[in-house]
Formats: sequence, C-alpha cells, structure tokens
Amino acid sequence: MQNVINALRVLEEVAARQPIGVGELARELGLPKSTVQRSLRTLNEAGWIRPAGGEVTRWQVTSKALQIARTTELGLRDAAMPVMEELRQRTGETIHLMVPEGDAVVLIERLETDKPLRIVLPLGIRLPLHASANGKAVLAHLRRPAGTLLGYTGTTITDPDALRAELDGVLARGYADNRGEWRSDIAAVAAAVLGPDGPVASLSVSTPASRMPEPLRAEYGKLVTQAARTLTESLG
Amino acid sequence: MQNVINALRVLEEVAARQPIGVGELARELGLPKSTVQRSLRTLNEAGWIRPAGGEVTRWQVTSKALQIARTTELGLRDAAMPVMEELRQRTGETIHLMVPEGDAVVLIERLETDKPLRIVLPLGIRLPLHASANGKAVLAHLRRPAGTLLGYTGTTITDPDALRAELDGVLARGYADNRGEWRSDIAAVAAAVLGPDGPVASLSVSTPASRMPEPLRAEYGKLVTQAARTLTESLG
DNA sequence: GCACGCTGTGCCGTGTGATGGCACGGAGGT
DNA sequence: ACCTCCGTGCCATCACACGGCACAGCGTGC
Repeated sequence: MQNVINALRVLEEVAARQPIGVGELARELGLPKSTVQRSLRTLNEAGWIRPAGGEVTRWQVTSKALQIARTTELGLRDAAMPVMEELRQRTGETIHLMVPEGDAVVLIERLETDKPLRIVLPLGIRLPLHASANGKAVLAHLRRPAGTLLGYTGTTITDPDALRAELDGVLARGYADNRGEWRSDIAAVAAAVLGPDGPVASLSVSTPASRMPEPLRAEYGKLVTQAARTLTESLG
Repeated sequence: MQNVINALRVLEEVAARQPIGVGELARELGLPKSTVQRSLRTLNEAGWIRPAGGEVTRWQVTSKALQIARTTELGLRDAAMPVMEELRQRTGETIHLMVPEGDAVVLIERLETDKPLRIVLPLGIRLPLHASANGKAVLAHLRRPAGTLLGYTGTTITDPDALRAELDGVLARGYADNRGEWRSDIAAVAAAVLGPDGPVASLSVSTPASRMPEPLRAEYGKLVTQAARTLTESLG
C-alpha cells in the first residue's frame, strides 16, 4: 500500500513545515506533484489536514492527531499529573514523564522549573535507553539486553558489562542516575512506574549538572522513587 | 484513494479500542479482514502502530501521533502553560486552553482545580462555538455568523440576534460568559488570545455553577482577560 | 475425540484506481 | 512582453488493492 505510506509521509511533512503547499512538499519528499496533491486531497477529506488561514493552497494539520494521541497515553498522563506537580513542588526542578517505546523512551509530559536556567525538551522526543535516567530506570526492569550502546559524551556507558552492573545498582537503589551521559551538562534521577507486565513509564527530575551535587541527588532520588511508587499504586 | 481513507479509519479505531485485533476491527469498521490486515501491516511498517505487549496479534498506536500533534499546537501550549499556572493559582479553579477549529473549539490543554468537585473534560474534546465560554470568546473576534445554533440546555442562546448582542457584550467586557449553556451545571468565563489574523486560542476558568456567583464571576473575568492579554503579548 | 466457533494468516484472479508525465491558467518578478 | 514559479486537471498505462476463499491454530463443549 504505497499510497498509504506516501500519504502518511505527506502528513508528517505537513506537520513539520506547516503551513506548506503542494510544490514544496513534492520537492521535499521526492514525489510527483500529482501524487502529493492527491494525498493532500485525501487527507483533507479524512479530516487530518485543513487549508491554513484564508489560503486554500497552504495546508496544516488539524487536531485529529491530538485526538489519536489523547486516547493513547492519556490515562497515564492524567494519573501522573498530580504526582508530577507534587514532585516539582518538593524539588523545584523540571519533572519528566516518559514511556518506553522500542529502543527508546518517549517524552509524554513535563513540568518545568521556575528557575531561569532549565532543561527544555520537546514533547515526543526520544531518548536512548542506556544514556538517559528514564531509559535506565526502564531498562533495569525490562531485563533484556539493550541494543547498540552509542556514545554521546565522555561519561556515556558503552560497555555492556558496565551497563549491566549499573542496572543492578538501579534496582538496588530504586532509582536511576544520569551524570551527563546524554548531554554533558544535564543531570537527572529517574524511577520506573511498574505495570503488571513490566515498566509502563518513568518519572524523572532533571537539572543542569551544576544544580545536582551528590547530597541533593540522593534526596531527589528518594523523592522520585516515592513519586513513582505512588503513581504505580494509583494505576492499580 | 480509498485505501488511505480505510487505513486512517483503521488507525483511529485502533487508537480508540487498543489493544485490538484484526477480526474485531474488521467487524467494527464493516471492512473485509484482508483489507484491515493489509492496512495494519502498512501502518506498522510506517511506524504508526505496533504490536501490543508480547502478543503480535493485538495492536496499539505508537507515539507517532503525539509527534505530529506536538509540532502543531505545541508552541502555543508551551507559551500558555506558565500563564495557565498563574491563573489557576489565583483562582484555584480549572483552567482550559482551547483553539478554534472549524465550527468548534478544541481542548488543547487543561490544569485542574484541587477541589473535589471539578470539571473534567478530555483533551481533544470539541465544544460548540455558541454554547461555550471559549467558543463565544473566539466567535466575538471572528466576526462571522455562527452555523446552526443547537440548543443544549434551557439557557443556550439559539436566537441569532440574541447571540449577536451577547457577542457585542463580550467585546465590550473583554471576556465571555457561560451560564450553564452547554451543561446546565457548568459555569465559565473565557477570553480570546489574538494573533495577527484573528483569534488563535482562548483561555477559560471553569467551575461548577455553584462556585461562580456574580461577584466571583466578575473577578475571574478580569483575571482571565488579563491572562489572555499576557499570552497574546508573549506570542508576539 | 470430533465438531464447532473463533482467531490470525496467506493466496490469487479481477478490475479498479493510483500513478506520473504533461499541459494549462494564473500570479509575481524582472 | 518575457520568464518562472505556483496549483490544478487530464489521461493512458498497468501496478496493486480488493475481497472472496481456504487454511492452520486454539479453546470450548457436547
């Protein structure tokens, strides 16, 4: 079903560069204009895109995607929000809610710190399992080998045995660390939220590396562990 | 491109009833199993759905939809969140962020009150323009006639002239009211966020009808108007 | 144990409809 | 007046989506 693949590619491209027209899309995707236009027509008919502003030749995506996304992770999100708010209040730092997906964790929701120097990640971003606090929190409970261990910074754990030891430490401690392993100036602690069949999500406290000395890290670790446990219980 | 329409219908149905298998989908959509399965295969290939849990015969949607939704309204959402938080802190009530889309407003984000009796609407829900505070706030600035004025409760404005007068009042006051016009026990005030070409969003304070007597309504109205103005300015 | 309902999967002849090259009209720009 | 970009529409060709059907696996119950 090549045309479905094409239409979905068109949809993604529209989302990424809206508002955008037929010609530019065709050039960007390497598809004939006719094909792109037929896709646009169909997507419009299906209610996924609409003409942007007054112009009928530029397109943008509708809230259809939001309605799809809503029904997915949103029960989790609703349960997590109060817990995340309390956690931010106690730490004063940015809180992330992520879920495992394939060989990565995906950012579902975040609450930012008030402080001027802060971590800002876009919703939907994918972080590596072995080089993020949330990823390691999840990985520790997945009990399966990670894929290839890409190095991002000098502290990224790229040795499988070292990673295994690290994950054992995560299980013993209850929370996972990130010491500049994905971006050298970002520190975090994270704890997994467990469902019946393994980890379903993960909560984290993320700060600039300069704001997480060891004593604070231990305290944040305790708080995030407790928050994850609260969320786990509230999910039944 | 009927197959694209079919595939998108399959995607929506998967999102709505996940985890779900081929047979049930086919029955629900009134499509042959073969067609549904081909769609599932294609959607999986495109990364929009994945097998649920360990089973390879049940499907669920991935975070692809979230990534699409993210790039759409999310600049707005990011700018709005701090304003919404302050507004909730000042009112102690539920705050909604909605955007106009077609003949409705769509709920993009919300912050709930702490109080046990509260309004809870799902993200993505569509409310009528003429029978919701957010809708009327937007409609007042759109300066175009609304569609058919469906009645929802005894107080819903169904007369075009009455609606026009109401909207003039909204422009004069700066904020729109809802006095049980969509659901009889819900009250709200809302103010539009303006872009270069008209309203791009709307903020509201929503409470049970019993918690918004006239003096409080006026106060909330002032606060929501101010918040909307702040957001308008921060969007440049 | 056999029959039956259900699941998901695979095959294949038919003919629909997607493809993509091309031409046209319009809007700016030079 | 030219040239270039835009979006749109047309149409012959043939790939491939369609959907009926058959089959394998599984659990249930006479």
